[in-house]
Amino acid sequence: MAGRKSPNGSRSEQEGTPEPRRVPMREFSRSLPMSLLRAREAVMRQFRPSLRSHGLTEQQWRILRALTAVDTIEVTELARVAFLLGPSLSRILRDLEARDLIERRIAKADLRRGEVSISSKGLKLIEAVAPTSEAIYAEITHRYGARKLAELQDMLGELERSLAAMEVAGEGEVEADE
Amino acid sequence: MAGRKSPNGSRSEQEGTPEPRRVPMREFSRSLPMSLLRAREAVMRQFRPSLRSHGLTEQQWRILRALTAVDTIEVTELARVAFLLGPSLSRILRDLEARDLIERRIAKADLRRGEVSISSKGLKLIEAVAPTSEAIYAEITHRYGARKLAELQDMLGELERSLAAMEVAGEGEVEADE
DNA sequence: GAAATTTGATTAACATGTTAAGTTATCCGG
DNA sequence: CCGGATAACTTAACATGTTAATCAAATTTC
Repeated sequence: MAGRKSPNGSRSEQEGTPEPRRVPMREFSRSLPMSLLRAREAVMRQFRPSLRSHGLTEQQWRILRALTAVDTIEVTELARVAFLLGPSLSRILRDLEARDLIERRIAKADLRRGEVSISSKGLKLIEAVAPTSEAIYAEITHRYGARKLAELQDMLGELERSLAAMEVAGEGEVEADE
Repeated sequence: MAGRKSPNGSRSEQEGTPEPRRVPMREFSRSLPMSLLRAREAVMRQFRPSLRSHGLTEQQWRILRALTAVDTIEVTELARVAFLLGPSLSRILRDLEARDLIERRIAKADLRRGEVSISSKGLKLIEAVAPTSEAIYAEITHRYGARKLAELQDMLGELERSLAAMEVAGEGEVEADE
């Protein structure tokens, strides 16, 4: 009906029919990254409201959670366990410190390093949020099945390990020996 | 500077020993959200360099990929299939349009709706990136195992479905006793 | 032991995630 | 018709993801 519809001049398609382009790629919605993204979002959707009601984002929660497992921890190590990039962590720590949920000091032995620990206020917050989080986690486990959940985590872990080997293997794909 | 070290006044711990706090929660690094996050990151780490070398982010790629499967698509539907929130999509479409990778027009029947399609330039870009992406995907499949990969995706899909049921079920949990 | 390099952390700049508010266009009951 | 309610985006505002640059402190090298 309308004049020009088919913007792709190189295509021999006429207009009118919702013709899919022929780019031979995997069904998009079933790609592994999309599957993982959707699954994770489905999980986090359960937790976010509770965290938010306590004034915490997912990442802030991860950091505080990680801090409850140690006395003090260095920034780099914290980034590793909370799975955050340095810049993100820097910003969040600045905010958490301003809210008195954590405490920092500089390592005596190495003035470059920062040591972080949770404050008593932060600990109280964790203790306030934990029951709900645990309840949600229990509900998820129940709905999906504890057995299956454990299996899923095993498979995810193995996927990680499989890909870790690729990290460097593909580096020389262009150079061939550099 | 080096004066006080133990900031948590309520804790009876001395300093020196890396004593973990006692907050009875699941091992942090093995939580389902973390497992999914790490797995997805391990996967995307493989693709990002290639996408980046073509000037595309992961999300921009998702959008263009989704557009190759249709002639035109409405913004809301595109958000659904590319799994992006409206605001993110709005910004990205603005950018992609400015780069002439997509084309938009307003639906004649409903002036609120926008119809999006990929441009020939966008299509060429897809065709330039696709081979490398497919090769990476094939390598991942090979390393992890095609059988296992399919099984993993099935399990992720079932996890989604399990949690979809929770969405509304937990709504009234707060008003019951708060 | 001073210069060069490396390391730990932060800052900068840009893109996206997330929720809330705003805009314009449809729909709908009176 | 008309005005309120909805719907489809879009903007706004703030937080994080991501890469590059910066900066100070530690390590290595000559």
